[in-house]
Amino acid sequence: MQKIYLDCKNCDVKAVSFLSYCTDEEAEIVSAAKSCSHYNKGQSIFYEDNIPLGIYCLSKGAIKLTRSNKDGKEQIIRFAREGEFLGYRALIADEPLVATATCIEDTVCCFVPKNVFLELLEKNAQINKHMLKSLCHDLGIADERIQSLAQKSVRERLAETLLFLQKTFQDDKTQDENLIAVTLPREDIANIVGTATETVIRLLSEFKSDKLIDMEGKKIRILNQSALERISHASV
Amino acid sequence: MQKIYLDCKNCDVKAVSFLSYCTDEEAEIVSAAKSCSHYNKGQSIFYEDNIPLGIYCLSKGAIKLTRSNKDGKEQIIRFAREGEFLGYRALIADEPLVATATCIEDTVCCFVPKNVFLELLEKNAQINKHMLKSLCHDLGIADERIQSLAQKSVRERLAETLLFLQKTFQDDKTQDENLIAVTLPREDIANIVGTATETVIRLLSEFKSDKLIDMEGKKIRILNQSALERISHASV
DNA sequence: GTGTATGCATGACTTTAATCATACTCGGTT
DNA sequence: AACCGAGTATGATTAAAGTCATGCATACAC
Repeated sequence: MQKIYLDCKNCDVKAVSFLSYCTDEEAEIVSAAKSCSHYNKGQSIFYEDNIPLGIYCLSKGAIKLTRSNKDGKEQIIRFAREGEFLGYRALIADEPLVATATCIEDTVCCFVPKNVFLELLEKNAQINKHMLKSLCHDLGIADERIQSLAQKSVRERLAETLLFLQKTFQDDKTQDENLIAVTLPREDIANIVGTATETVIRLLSEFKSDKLIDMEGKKIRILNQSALERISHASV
Repeated sequence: MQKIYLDCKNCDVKAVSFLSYCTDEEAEIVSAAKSCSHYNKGQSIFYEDNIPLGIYCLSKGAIKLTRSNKDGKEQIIRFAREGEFLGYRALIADEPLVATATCIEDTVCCFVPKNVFLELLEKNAQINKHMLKSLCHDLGIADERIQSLAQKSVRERLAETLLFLQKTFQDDKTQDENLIAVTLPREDIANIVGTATETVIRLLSEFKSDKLIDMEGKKIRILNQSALERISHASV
């Protein structure tokens, strides 16, 4: 982790983050109070069970939010990308953090102290509305996830996960919409699906020999999206 | 379903619902706009995929929120009891409903139209804050649920579910805190745990012969809470 | 180059839980 | 009382996925 300087008023992710709803004056306050850091791939920004001291705003990179069990096996709860926040759920609920945030790419992330964020949330109705809506959306996603884990087979969930990763990690530069533009080890994929690493490897091999996907280096290419959709929705 | 009349200003669940944050004037507006109905056990209040037209406030009874798969097998996403709301997630996110609400007891439920609720949410900062906090809390619970489904065995999840039901359906009158004060068929329990009905029946028999629980008519009594907690937390 | 670590791949085997089939039990009806 | 149906219970069998073991490929260090 390495401290760097970023100005909120000219932040390049302002458009997608809550800062876009700030007045210049508010952005000034946030800018003065925040601290930005660079994290390497693999480093964690915060840890499960800790008390949140503020929120984090991703200005570059990608992170995974995970919860670990007693054997150290982690479950990936969700991902966050440029422009998204972390830690606000725990902060607003006034509860400890329920997940650990770990960078899956080199990441730049700004920390905004609790009181500055909470005040902004109270004063600025637009930000408030944005957060409220975003939380409702996320809760809907979580509900779908609960059903998926409870009712779908591993095979169905893997197909679903591949399509999710394709959508979430679209390569902005190449516009190559069938390539999953992130390299996750098989273990991470297993930790999204909620299965063993070997099972993911086996099923990916199957998908490959069925010409549904292909490997390009460490990345996965979707060859037959509609077939994967069919598999993913076989039972639900 | 049968229409009845209830006055928000004197509503007996006002203390636990968002109405407690209303001014008298606001309560008057809600009162005038809302409609209350009685639903029998088994009836549904709204359905998955429908567009929400307002929110529902439970003033008596209990409901389950479910999502069904293609075979009609349902997954119980969560429960709601007196004083809780339904449908606001979809309304605020401006999305279709993701679950069906079905009464598991005879229920009295008030409907508040979309525009009245959204205006209240915008005008009354306390209500807004309450909703925001409650959403954050629910999202944390959903995250824990995701981990549980992904990493715990059925046996662990059943133990967890029994403890959850005990806490959620505390009998207010008898103060008998070890009795699960709701009668859910085994099938519903299976639809919380995310397993087959037969598996639940088998495991409950096991728990019973291990003296962890006992049956009292159709209700379940927790005999050894700490043992169930140990089972529930064996891996996570 | 060689050695070594890490992740990927595959086989063999075990465990868990689903499915299918068949009774049993209890409450309500006729 | 006899009957019925829904929910509960239990056994037998099958299917799905986890675990353990081993080998291979690639990347990196020295």
